[in-house]
Amino acid sequence: MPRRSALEAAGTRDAIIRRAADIGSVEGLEGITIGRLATDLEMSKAGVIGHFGTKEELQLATLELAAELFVEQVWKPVEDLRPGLERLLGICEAWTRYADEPILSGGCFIAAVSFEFDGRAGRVHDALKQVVGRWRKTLVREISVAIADGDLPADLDPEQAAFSMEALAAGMNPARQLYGDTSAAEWSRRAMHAVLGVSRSL
Amino acid sequence: MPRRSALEAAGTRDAIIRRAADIGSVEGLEGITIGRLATDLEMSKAGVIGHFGTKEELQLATLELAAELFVEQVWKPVEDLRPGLERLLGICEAWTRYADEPILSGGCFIAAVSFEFDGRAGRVHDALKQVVGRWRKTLVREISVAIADGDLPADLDPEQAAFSMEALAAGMNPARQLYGDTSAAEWSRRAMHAVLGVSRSL
DNA sequence: CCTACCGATCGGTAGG
DNA sequence: CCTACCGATCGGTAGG
Repeated sequence: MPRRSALEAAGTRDAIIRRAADIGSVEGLEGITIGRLATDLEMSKAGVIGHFGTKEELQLATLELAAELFVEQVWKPVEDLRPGLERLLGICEAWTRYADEPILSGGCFIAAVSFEFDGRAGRVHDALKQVVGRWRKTLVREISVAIADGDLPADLDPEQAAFSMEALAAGMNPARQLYGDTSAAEWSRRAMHAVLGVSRSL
Repeated sequence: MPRRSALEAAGTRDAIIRRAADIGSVEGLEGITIGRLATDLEMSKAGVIGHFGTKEELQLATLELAAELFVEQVWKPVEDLRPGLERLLGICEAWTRYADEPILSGGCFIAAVSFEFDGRAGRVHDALKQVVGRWRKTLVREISVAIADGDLPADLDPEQAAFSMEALAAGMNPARQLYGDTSAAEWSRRAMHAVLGVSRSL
């Protein structure tokens, strides 16, 4: 079995899910169709679906890629910052930048799919719940550290603050793309800062 | 032309868009199919689409119904309250109640569809933009009144505060349905209160 | 409102 | 990775 063909196959699979992520960020995970991917990538439908078996597996693989992109863009830039408030402020920066200069056509894939699949049952719903649950747990941990450090008020509820930050970040999607609010990222960043008790940072 | 048949037709049309709104709140406006509506309502597909002509018209009619439900549930309960802060606090109450005790299976239809259609082009996108734009304008106006009354700080940006409230309200959808957060409404209400400078109301 | 039908596209398979 | 094909469903129309 020649090495090159396996490499090429991995490359093709990667190309498929990257294209799927881009489509999904605009049209949703249900908006992805095998036929469209085949046309876009100049392949046969069988060649596309052969890498995954079923459309659901393709959706799960696409979600996985989107989660990796999110971690790379929002989490990786702050991992060297000190845990607690300093890292949280870095997250605000990275998160709003990620939403304001999107790498996928439809903005934040995770936000779009969260609203698409929240009310459905199935494996995609469950995988999404895990992905976002992990991220929220991270936020809660950092907020708790900041409270323990005395950098945030002791009566702040970490779960509630994490909810607020997440909602304010997700809100950038429709603000930018539906109403065309060019200030969405700044609004979101300031609102997140307010949650963290940082009143006027600019 | 007998009166009854026109009334019945109106009733049928209404039944179709009510069912469509319920499906749409879960599966999105693209998740609505004429065949499924026909099955659910025990009609023929031709009988369903005959009331609208095209699927896009059906989607627009469904959006219109959802907008009416929103106004009825969130705006009407507060219209007798004094403009400004008092009315804004009433909106927080009505909005979180509307999201926490949803009349449609998938929670807030407007929030779901905002995230579904934000990145698309077309008449549904445009109609949605109008609906939500009208609501945001209302919020901005009430916030401005509260500032003029001296009930909110003069340096508060009404646009930004409206964005925050909207994002925090929309965030209840995935919080409730994806993670199963039963406290989502309370988190959202408290966060909205914080935006309005009301720190501890319970 | 119905039956009967249209072409297009859906996800997916067989066989190579 | 391909061609060739499957049954099901899509939105929609004709005619009544």
